[in-house]
Amino acid sequence: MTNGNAEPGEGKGAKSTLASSVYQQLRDDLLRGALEAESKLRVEWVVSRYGAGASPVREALNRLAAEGLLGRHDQRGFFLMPVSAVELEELTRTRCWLEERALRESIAHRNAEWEEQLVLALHRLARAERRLPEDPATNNPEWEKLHRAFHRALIAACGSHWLIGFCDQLSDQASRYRLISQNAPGMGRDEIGEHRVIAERTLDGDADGAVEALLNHYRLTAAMCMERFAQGYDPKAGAAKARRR
Amino acid sequence: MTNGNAEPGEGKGAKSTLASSVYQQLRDDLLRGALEAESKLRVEWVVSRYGAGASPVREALNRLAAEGLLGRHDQRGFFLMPVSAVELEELTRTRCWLEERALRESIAHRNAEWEEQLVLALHRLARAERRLPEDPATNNPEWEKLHRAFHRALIAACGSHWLIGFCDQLSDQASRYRLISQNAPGMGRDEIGEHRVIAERTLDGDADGAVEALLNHYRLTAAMCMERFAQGYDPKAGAAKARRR
DNA sequence: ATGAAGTAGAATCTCGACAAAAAAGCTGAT
DNA sequence: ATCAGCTTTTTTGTCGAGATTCTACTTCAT
Repeated sequence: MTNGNAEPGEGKGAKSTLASSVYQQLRDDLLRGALEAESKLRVEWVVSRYGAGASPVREALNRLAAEGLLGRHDQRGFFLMPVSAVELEELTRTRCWLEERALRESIAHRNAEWEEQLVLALHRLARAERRLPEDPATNNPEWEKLHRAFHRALIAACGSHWLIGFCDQLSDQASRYRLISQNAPGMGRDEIGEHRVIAERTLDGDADGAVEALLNHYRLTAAMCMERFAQGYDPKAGAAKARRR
Repeated sequence: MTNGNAEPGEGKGAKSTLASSVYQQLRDDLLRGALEAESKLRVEWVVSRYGAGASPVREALNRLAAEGLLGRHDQRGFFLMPVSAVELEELTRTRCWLEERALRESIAHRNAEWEEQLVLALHRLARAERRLPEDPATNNPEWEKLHRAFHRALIAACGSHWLIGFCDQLSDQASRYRLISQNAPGMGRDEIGEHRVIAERTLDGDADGAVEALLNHYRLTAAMCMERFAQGYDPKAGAAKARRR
């Protein structure tokens, strides 16, 4: 299943290598929280799932491990990076540090082009459906994409592709946590409103206000994930720290 | 990222895989600026240089590319990341942002263990020779290691392994620039003194003072590199934008 | 029972050869 | 001379088999 062989029509017209194709698919599945059952990732399993030889699969796994989405032990293969409450806290804290700096720099160096891209990203996000129309229980992958695009547009003018890359990396991790914990449905949260406030204050040049709104946005999301974590997550994979009595 | 792996066995006794061995050696050579002549990195060349098959070499190259030390284009192989003045400026700026945050957090959460590790790192750095005794023209690799260890010890208590990893990554890049431009010999610069001031203010809990000293330290180094760059570096390898597709 | 040593099975990692693609070289017409 | 189009050469990316290492299980002695 899901054995979308490397058809020439996949995604864009660019001729990708098999390793890149596996990398992309596996990364999507990881961020989607689609395979959090087992901690270990046998290469043979990946091979049979994505339909590629061992060599390209290993290359893809090496990339993902270098990015921090997977772990690796020499002679012992690859494994899914464990999730835990303390990790989520640390992740959120780091993310707030970096995104605050990035947003302030972006606002300081704002220009017309960047502002237009931001309102565009907000508009697209507002138009998208939060959940899948046919199945309101699961998230809409398209919305996830646009959500990422919006937060990326916010910091796009910060003037450092390094910082943008780091924020992307942390965004990936946060995505994984959000979708693993099956982000609760709304619960009276005005998602689009939060994003709109962030964008408005940013466009107004109100750096302090924008940062405050952005950080609260992240912290609220993290808190909701944490809730689901504490009650519902089964730490059989070994993510548990010292939670038993 | 996750480059500064503290645990997996590079030290001794642990049997590493060939891919990891090539990764380590090639990374050292990159940071040493030992092979900046040609922009392209043919895998056959790497194979014959480090004596390993194509598969482990490709895995190592994939890791380095994911870390940002190499570049990669599908179906077109790997290449050394080009260096340029604007890149150096952007790198330094980003580094100052992240290291300032990391140092402030470290100072805020300081404890006895961390302080002791810091004075230890400073002591070892002060004892090491800046240049090689037998050949005072080239840098001492041992000193480079201790230098990195010192700056790492400074931020070790910041409470985020993510932030530490990012700083390590930027430190790698900075190392590369410093050693490519054959960091000028002293020129009246009191290197150990600068580090001592940083450590003293840090241990005193003087966050503002420590940050000021640290950032000046980085900016001065960058400025000296930039000088060498502007006059002596031959941009044939591609300081300019690389050709598309 | 408990624990240590040894063995069978499974997984990782590596090598060499092959296929696919890109770069370089060549011919010939404008 | 120049450039398009074809051929040759080089390089990348992929596959399948085999060697090495880890893991789980059995056996035996304390």
